[in-house]
Amino acid sequence: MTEPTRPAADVLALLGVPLEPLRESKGGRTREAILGAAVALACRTGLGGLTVGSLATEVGMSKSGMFAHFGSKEALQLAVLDAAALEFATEVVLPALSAPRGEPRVWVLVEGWLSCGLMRRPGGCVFVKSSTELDEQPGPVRDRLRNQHLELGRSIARIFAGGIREGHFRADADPERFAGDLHAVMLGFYHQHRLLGDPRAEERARAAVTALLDAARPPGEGSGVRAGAAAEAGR
Amino acid sequence: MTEPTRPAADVLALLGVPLEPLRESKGGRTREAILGAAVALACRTGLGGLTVGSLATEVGMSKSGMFAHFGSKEALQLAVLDAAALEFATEVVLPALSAPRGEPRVWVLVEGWLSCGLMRRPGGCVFVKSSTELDEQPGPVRDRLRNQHLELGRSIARIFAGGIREGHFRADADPERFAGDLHAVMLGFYHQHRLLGDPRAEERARAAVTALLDAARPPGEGSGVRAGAAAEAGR
DNA sequence: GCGAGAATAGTACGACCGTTCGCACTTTTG
DNA sequence: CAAAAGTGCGAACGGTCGTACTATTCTCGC
Repeated sequence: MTEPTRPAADVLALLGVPLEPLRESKGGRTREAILGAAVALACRTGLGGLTVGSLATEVGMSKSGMFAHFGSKEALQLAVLDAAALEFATEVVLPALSAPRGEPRVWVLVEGWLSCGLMRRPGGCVFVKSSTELDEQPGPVRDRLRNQHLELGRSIARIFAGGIREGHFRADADPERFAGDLHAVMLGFYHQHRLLGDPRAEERARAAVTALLDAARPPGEGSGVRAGAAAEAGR
Repeated sequence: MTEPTRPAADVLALLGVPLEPLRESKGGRTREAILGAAVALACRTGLGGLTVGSLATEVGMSKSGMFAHFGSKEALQLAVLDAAALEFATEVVLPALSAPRGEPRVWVLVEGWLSCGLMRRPGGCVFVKSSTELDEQPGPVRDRLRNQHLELGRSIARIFAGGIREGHFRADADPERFAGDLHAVMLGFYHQHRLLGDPRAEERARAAVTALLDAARPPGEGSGVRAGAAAEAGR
């Protein structure tokens, strides 16, 4: 995995990803390294289960060294959320935004999301894990996670609305509802894949999305382009 | 909340709920009381966040008193899972099983499930929380949770299959796929309701289930009975 | 009403938690 | 090149974790 070049700032801002100064000093680099390990660790244990001690041993530093970079555990959790959001935005949302508008763009998003959940690092997804952890335990971390989810929902709705303008979907279709439905499909996929270990989870998720899109299609049109080529070209 | 009478043993066994001897001695009663508090606590903190100390203060006993009833934390977690499954089975699944077969039975299940997620004790659902906690951390607790989820899926599939036999749904509809799709809708509902606090979550979940059922209906039939009366009579 | 055994309290333990502080070492800056 | 700032370590703190052992209190069949 090569060092990913940072996408254009305005696009990221559109996705609600805050971009800290990105200092290129010594400390800035190790901070980045710590964050990478922290995201991977949080994927396995959740944001609450992410302990300073385990993170320190993971990166081969002392606990106190962590506090030199992040003042508190809460600040570390916030930084982890932002780093994970940056990753998700660059690897899933941005490729979709550079695909042709309308249904192909939806499919690139779905395929990127699926492969993110499938072949990803062990432990799963920070966002899914911390969503259920924090859902009723108020505080800055919960608020940040909530805002990120809302922003993701808005992005999905925008992508779907583009499909309406292209004529791929009915004019009276509800983009927000589609965003919620798609998110539900992905949650179900995650659950079936991770906990139940069902090998048909991926195929079923695609079928569910297809059903969602079919229901949103203008009357009298068959199943639309599955956009396999577009999905491949998008990454 | 009155003491719920225990349902017929064979029905519970069908749902995969183990039924321990249910001793009526002093210790048996306090064990039941502890389990009730433990389930409520686990709903707020998850199975992993459920600590022996906090549970002890919650029920007004000492930590060592807990270990007299449950030998270890793991045994406590297993007991909590079983108690929660018993609750879910009696309050959601069983009422559905006594509703008229077919689509009305599906709707009683959905309504019970929704109200379970809505007006329930603070903190949410143990199963959702522990699903994401344990999904990749092997052990007896994870196995039990997995089996409970599989059993729930089978129950949903059976209920849907009954709708096929009644002629409410297409003969070539896939009950297992419906079970997965319904679960996904409920997960999405939970997420929208708990984390995002969206007041439209409930209405959207009903719309999603309606879409699921419409897609499964035999061709040439309009939207089926919404079964409002049946849903009310079922509880 | 008494004695056996269950039920619960008390205490102690080692491990790890998040956090702080003081001190070395290195990098950047003037 | 010296000073200032940044970077990381080691030790220690008060707490809480799960668990073990030993007492004490209570219940209940006889």
